[in-house]
Amino acid sequence: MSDQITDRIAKLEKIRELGVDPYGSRFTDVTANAAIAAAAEKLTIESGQILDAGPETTFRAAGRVTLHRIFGNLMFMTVRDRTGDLQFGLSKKMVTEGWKVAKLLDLGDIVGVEGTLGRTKTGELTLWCTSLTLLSKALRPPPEKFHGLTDVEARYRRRYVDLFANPESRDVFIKRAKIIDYARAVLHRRGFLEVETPVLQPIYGGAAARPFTTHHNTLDMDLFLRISPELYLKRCLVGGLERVYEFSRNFRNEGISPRHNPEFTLLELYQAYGDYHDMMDVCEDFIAGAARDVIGTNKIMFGDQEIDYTTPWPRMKYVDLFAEHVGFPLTDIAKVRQRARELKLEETKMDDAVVVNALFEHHVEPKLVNPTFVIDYPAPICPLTKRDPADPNFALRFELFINRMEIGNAYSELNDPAVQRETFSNQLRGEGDETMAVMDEDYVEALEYGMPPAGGLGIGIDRVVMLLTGSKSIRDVILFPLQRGQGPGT
RNA sequence: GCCUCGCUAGCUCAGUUGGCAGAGCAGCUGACUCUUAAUCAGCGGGUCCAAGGUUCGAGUCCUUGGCGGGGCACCA
Repeated sequence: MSDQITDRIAKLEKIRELGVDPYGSRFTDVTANAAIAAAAEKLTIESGQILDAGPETTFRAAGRVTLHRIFGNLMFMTVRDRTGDLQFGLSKKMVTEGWKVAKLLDLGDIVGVEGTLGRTKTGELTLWCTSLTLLSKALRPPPEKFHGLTDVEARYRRRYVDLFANPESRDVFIKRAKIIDYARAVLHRRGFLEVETPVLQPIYGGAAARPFTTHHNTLDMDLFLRISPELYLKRCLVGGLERVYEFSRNFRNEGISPRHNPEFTLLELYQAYGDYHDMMDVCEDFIAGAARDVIGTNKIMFGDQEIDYTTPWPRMKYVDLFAEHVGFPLTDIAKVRQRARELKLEETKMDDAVVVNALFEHHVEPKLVNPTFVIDYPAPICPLTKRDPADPNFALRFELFINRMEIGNAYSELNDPAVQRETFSNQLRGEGDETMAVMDEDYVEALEYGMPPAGGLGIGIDRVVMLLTGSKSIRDVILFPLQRGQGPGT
């Protein structure tokens, strides 16, 4: 055990000897630091002045001590709450009872105070305390006051420390919550209903991904953690709920990267009687709106790259982007396969459409920096999408790209049960052993009852938060990202 | 799974050619009633990720392993 912890335990015992509980309880009528600062803005306070106590000038406040400066019988401390930092002042004269406890305070302790506003000789807004209550003694020291906690592993494993030590980290998660609130507001305005569908699924579907498996003991039944809520949400359309959405935690048993976490959040929504054009409108409303209203600008830096969220966003055909950036039409399969061989792809194991899409990912996607809708995908890689009536080789699907990342994926939903049954049966080669085309007989039966034509959309919420907060890693926008070696089996 | 970089005090980091383990912050003691990364004086603090190996001698070199970052593969 470190000396610092030993010292703090000794102080805790001294505090108990003073008859004070070092782990306090309910502390009522607290005004947030930011609100206290806002209230002070309305008052005239001279430097060096402490105002007379009164309902406009006296506040109760609480938070964690992040800095302190002690001058014999005078103490300043910087106290942090969820809204920001505020300086508290304590003098032995003003807090006669609390002074003994104040001298035993450490950085990281959580305190509650009552005090009166004033300014120091240097003009700093200060809450001059008339009482001090220790609400929680910290036994472990906080990170270094200037650099905070910078060790990446420590920030993920002990996020609670990161959150109180690094305000910019806390701000990311506050913004994440506001972005999600904003999405809900957009959808409610459009008449959508929030629903919840199974995480434990007997058949996984709705995406191309390897699932996590688990087992229900009493039913003696193998189950999958969902890779997508899609097939259940579309059952809701059959049932007549017509406009539904879900913030879906999805689980995919695949690699981890700065853009991939094994569990991640997808906003998925379905709108009966609409199509994928309506879904483009929703994307723009949500993401450009959140940039404007949550972040406060439509031009946001991501690293060195400025991204312009100003709408409308370009809507480019897949076939045209392919020809432009690859250099020949996607229908020229000989050239497509030739190029794939040059890129050392195992093209002989892939169907044509899979090779085409591999070239698209290699040549086109890296060019898509500002928000771009790529529309009308080759039909064979779209098993859940309605075919274009004008050209059944293409499907009415778009993907939204921002900063080279796929952010959204949307279809005019396939609602012909016969076509759906057929696409479930035609497994594509080159898409891995376990693709989205797992036959879900109950889902096809649902379509046979009649599903209205609909637009459907999935948006990667973690990635949207990354973009809007300038976070380089998905782990910086997930509170507790998966880390190796924490369980009893390790 | 593969490649690569990293792991030194509570935190942030130095550590030369293989030759006594260092600094700042934090902590402890003392001074100090207007500081704000407070200041000044003094003091304490190490499983150098782990285990082997080479060597008279390893934080440093070698091997294996652990954990993490980045890249590839997979994928959204």
